[in-house]
Amino acid sequence: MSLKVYNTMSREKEEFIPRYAGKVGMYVCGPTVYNYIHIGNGRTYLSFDIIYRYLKYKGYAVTYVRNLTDVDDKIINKANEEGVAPSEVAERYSEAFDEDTTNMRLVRPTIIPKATEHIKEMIEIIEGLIEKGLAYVIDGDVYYEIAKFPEYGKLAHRDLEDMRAGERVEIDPRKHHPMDFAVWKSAKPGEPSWDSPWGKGRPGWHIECSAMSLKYLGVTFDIHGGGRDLIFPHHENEIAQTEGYTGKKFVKYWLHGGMVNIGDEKMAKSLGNIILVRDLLKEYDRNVLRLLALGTQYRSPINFGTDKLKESETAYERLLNVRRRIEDALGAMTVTRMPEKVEQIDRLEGAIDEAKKKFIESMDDDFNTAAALAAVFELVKETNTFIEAYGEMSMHAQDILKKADAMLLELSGAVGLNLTLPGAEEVGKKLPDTIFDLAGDVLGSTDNKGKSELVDEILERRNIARKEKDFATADKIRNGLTQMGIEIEDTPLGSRWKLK
RNA sequence: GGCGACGUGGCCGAGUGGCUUAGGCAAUGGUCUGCAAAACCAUGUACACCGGUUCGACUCCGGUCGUCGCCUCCA
Repeated sequence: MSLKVYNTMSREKEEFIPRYAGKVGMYVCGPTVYNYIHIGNGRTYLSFDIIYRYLKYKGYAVTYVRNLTDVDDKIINKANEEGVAPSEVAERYSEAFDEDTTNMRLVRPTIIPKATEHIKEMIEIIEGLIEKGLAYVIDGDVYYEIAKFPEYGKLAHRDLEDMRAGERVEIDPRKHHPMDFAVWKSAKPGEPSWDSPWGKGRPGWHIECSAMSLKYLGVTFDIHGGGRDLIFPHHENEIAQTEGYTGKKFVKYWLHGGMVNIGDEKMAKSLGNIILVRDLLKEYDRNVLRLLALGTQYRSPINFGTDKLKESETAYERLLNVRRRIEDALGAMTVTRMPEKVEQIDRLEGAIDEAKKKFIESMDDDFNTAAALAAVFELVKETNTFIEAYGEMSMHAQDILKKADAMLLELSGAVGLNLTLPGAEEVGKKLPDTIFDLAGDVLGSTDNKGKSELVDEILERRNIARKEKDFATADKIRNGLTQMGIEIEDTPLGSRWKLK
């Protein structure tokens, strides 16, 4: 079982062979902290979170670096708009980024380096580039001379002649070639700046990733990732800088994630259709978001929409439901003196192995999460069927069911889905206070009981009414609970409830 | 203009030269239920169009049409 990844450089799926056996160095371009992240950003980080988790699941020791770009034109512009210091803007949105990614349940990278803390390293590289004749200085600016790097364009697969340089941006006539890019920018008054051999200034956008990846992951590390739109010019320029400086291959595998569209339009400020991660998380569970992302292979674009969220929400419910049913079945009394249903047991055991096999095969194929998810759902179905067909269970049957449950948790966990059922306390917090009124009506008193507990007791009262065929009372109670968003589920084993 | 991606059943979305019932959502039917709801189960013969290769193509090749992305703001 070997992992294959699609390498943007070769445009092919390649067998993944890390530089050092068992260890992976992975660098993902982080955000420029000038605003809250939107779901496009979110998807990219989510994709690499999934990749990271799966690599760990495969047993690799992964060093995961994701930087923060905390000095940049956009940050300066924002600071000027608000009349505050750029560092204040950077700090505010760095914190916000941290909150958002935590709320998305993203694993914290091993290292989160900041650009402003690596100026020295960047200057060192720039000096090296100048020495080698790969960069030139003009009035305190330093430009990379792409004509001196014959392989320029190899990642994006373009020839210099094919590109219409300057078509969308005015060309600086001082540059040797229109496509030459800044590695160091001289500071204008009031801008954040650092001392350098070329006067006060700040780094160009691309140089930070060269400097920080080199520092923390070394020459020729394994995986470099980011959104598709970073292929050119950002990653192309990183290659020119780093390989020009070290004379060695920069990265083994280039991985790029697909974009998020809103409906079928591009998400863009000019279209006013930007959706922020933090806004979305107010309405939808983070697992729902993750499930939505898992439904599409990471390189493909996603046309985002409310309908998709709703679908994912339902699908996520299905996953939680099977765990509820397992929990109930395991909680029920075991029956020892009954013949085992050999056929059912064999079938579920087979399904457990099959699910894991298919899951790994799919993920090994360039992280095909959609297919991997299908494997999980197949196990869900088999588990449900088992529970339905088996009825009362022997110890042995329960053991098999525990295995199925463990596998569901293992596989979903490998891609960061959390199928933990909320505990009574947690649910209680979400219940409205009107539950006390209903409890007062139905039970007579509320004592000092927790909200969750009260719901249990109310439901018990309803079941007594049902047994006595007092359906008027039973329905009244049901209506009361429904109004609070509590969904009742009557099963042969008893009544359950959950908060919608 | 250059480079690239894609066009799968109602929607989303995997996949393969001839056994995948992929999977999810929706829909329909059923089981369960006092009635419901929920839950669970069952059901879909789809691969843009035109040629070609082949014993056989949705899957390979060529062409046509269409959609989309990138070409120094961009995850």
